[in-house]
Amino acid sequence: MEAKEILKQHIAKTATLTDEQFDYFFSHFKPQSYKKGQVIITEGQKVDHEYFVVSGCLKAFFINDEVKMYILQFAMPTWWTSDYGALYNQTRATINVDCISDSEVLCLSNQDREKICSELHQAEHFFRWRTNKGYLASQKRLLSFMNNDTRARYEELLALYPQLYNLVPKHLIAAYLGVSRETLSRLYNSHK
Amino acid sequence: MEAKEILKQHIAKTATLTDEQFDYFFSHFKPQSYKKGQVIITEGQKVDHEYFVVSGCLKAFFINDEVKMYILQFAMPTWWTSDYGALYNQTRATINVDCISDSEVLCLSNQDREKICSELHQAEHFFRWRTNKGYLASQKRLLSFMNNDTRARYEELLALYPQLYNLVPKHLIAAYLGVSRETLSRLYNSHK
DNA sequence: CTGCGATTGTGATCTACATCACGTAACAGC
DNA sequence: GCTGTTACGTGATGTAGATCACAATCGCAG
Repeated sequence: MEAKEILKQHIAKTATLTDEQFDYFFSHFKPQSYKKGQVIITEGQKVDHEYFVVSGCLKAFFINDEVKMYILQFAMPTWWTSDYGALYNQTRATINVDCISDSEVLCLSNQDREKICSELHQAEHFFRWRTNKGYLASQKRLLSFMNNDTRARYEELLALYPQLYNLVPKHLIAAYLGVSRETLSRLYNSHK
Repeated sequence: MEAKEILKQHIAKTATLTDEQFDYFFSHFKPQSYKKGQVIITEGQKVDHEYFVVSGCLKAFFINDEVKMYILQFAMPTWWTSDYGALYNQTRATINVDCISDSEVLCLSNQDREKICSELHQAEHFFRWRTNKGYLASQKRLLSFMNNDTRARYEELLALYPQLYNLVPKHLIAAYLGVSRETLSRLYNSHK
């Protein structure tokens, strides 16, 4: 299935657009291919776009002063990602986005999103729901962080994304869980 | 300043409504007063409304199996709160909301929100931005959780809400930071 | 004023996880 | 096919914060 159709079905779940409206909506997106390891957003740079993942897998991550990495999100197909703080507030990026595997994405500029949101009520509706879903996921993860220990969070993650275990190196999973790679290693080797 | 005016100025920051449109928008809200300690949302119950805080202070919190409390949000004036997961998905509440001090709120039902969002494009626009702000705040807190130690998070919290230190009991601040009240106590008594 | 629950401080132990250190295996580029 | 880089396992040790235990104080209801 091609990118346009994937996006169309994704949108259709929450918003009602005629074919013409969707074509117009879609005309604001720019398809793009990236290779494994390629960087899409770099800390300190301007951020102009958000990205809808068609295939592959991206990661959005933060690097702290001690050069430790924390992964905010693994962006799988039909997920959206960007440095939304920088994008919405027109400030420099504080987080990075790059490719875990070869990926195809659809890019949408901040300006175009606001334009289609004001032109198409249903587009605004879609983006409200998408953001809402992200908000709920973030809340849930925060709670999990406070409430569960590392092992429980590890099992939660694998239940949510079974593919991830084989797709991404373990130290990235550790960086998502917020533990050291050593602890993660001990954790799943003592599995029961 | 009365409730209506506070909401009006709050909305005006992100959406453009005529006076008539705002009057219509406002007509869906129901003012409500609560006493300190009163419960607004209880785990396991249905959730029909979200709440805009006019005065006072609410807290949204989760209780785990070991009866430990984790505070998701202190809701101060002009903040919104609810169990959004339960509200949007029409499921039973998993979190609780109650009053830290006497409070006045404006209630909006899930149904009415969706109604005015579909009737007024600008209302949809407002709620998209509000949710977006919440999403960004949640992301930021998640990062802070992974990156900073307790002391740094404590100082971050006090910088963000200086009033909180005197307004709420310390064990609630501990429950927000995700540490034991003992640790928090030692922390600020060894303050430098 | 009085008494009792809620709030807070502080010491003693225990534990999950970080950090450091080192070794092996897999893999990519030349 | 080599060779360096990245991924991964595992031991030893250190530490932040949990947990338990108890004492002191505050604040409100009667």
